[in-house]
Amino acid sequence: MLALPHTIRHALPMRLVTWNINSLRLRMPLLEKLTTALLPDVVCLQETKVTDALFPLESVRALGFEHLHYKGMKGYNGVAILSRLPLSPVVDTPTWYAQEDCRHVAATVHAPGGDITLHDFYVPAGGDEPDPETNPKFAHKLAFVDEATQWFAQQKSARTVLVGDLNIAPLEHDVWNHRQLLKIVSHTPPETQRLTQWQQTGFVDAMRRFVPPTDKLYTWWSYRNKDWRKSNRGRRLDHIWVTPDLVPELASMSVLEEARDWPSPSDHVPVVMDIQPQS
DNA sequence: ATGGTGGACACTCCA
Repeated sequence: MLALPHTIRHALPMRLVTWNINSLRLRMPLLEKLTTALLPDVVCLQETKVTDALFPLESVRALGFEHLHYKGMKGYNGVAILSRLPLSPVVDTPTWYAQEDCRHVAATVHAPGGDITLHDFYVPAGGDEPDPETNPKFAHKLAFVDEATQWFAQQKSARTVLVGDLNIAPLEHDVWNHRQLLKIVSHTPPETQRLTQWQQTGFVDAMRRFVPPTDKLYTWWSYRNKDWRKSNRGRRLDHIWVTPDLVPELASMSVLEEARDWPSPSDHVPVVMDIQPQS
């Protein structure tokens, strides 16, 4: 038998992925590709577009995710937490905007380094016209973020991670052209100010701990550009926020841009975060 | 200036 060095064994990092997959059933092969390549411990999906009754349970379990918490509806929206680590679903979450449209699930992940509470969000996209008076989708988006802000302001959050497609690119370099996108839904001041308020209820922008705000950082490229990489008109719509107590545990982050070139890709790419418990 | 692409579902919604 090998002699182990007389040191405290370090807990392995927890690898977390967030990804707007834009139809789970259509892109099961891509979820398998992601899982094989990266061996994530926890995957948070948005836009699963599948009812709970039709959720591809056995295929997801076969990838090693035995612990699941998901909420879906027919055709639209839908969120899912897939985990190799045990989960305790959080059940007392609000019904946002007085309608259950499957945009939020939460669970406690029983990770080796300690429990982590995880929130998975899909914020309404908000339509085209950035005017809440004329565009009910934009009004919904603003109200959703306001409600989330109020709810998290009342929570005492520790060891909490909030991820998802928040459909807002808050910083100047979260979009390919700041001045041009100030009038485009996802980067208008009413949205970016609200997202900042929400974040300030107790979270840190974990992705920007790894890439300074002066550098461009995108997670989404429209299907409508012929050559997404050449035009590179991206936006950072997907986010990972953590409570300050987890900042020392943030070990690495990557945006899996190559996934935008996978066969029949989502228009969003996965964001990967390794969380390394302190020894 | 406007339409460009893609998914779901059932002919039109949503992103």
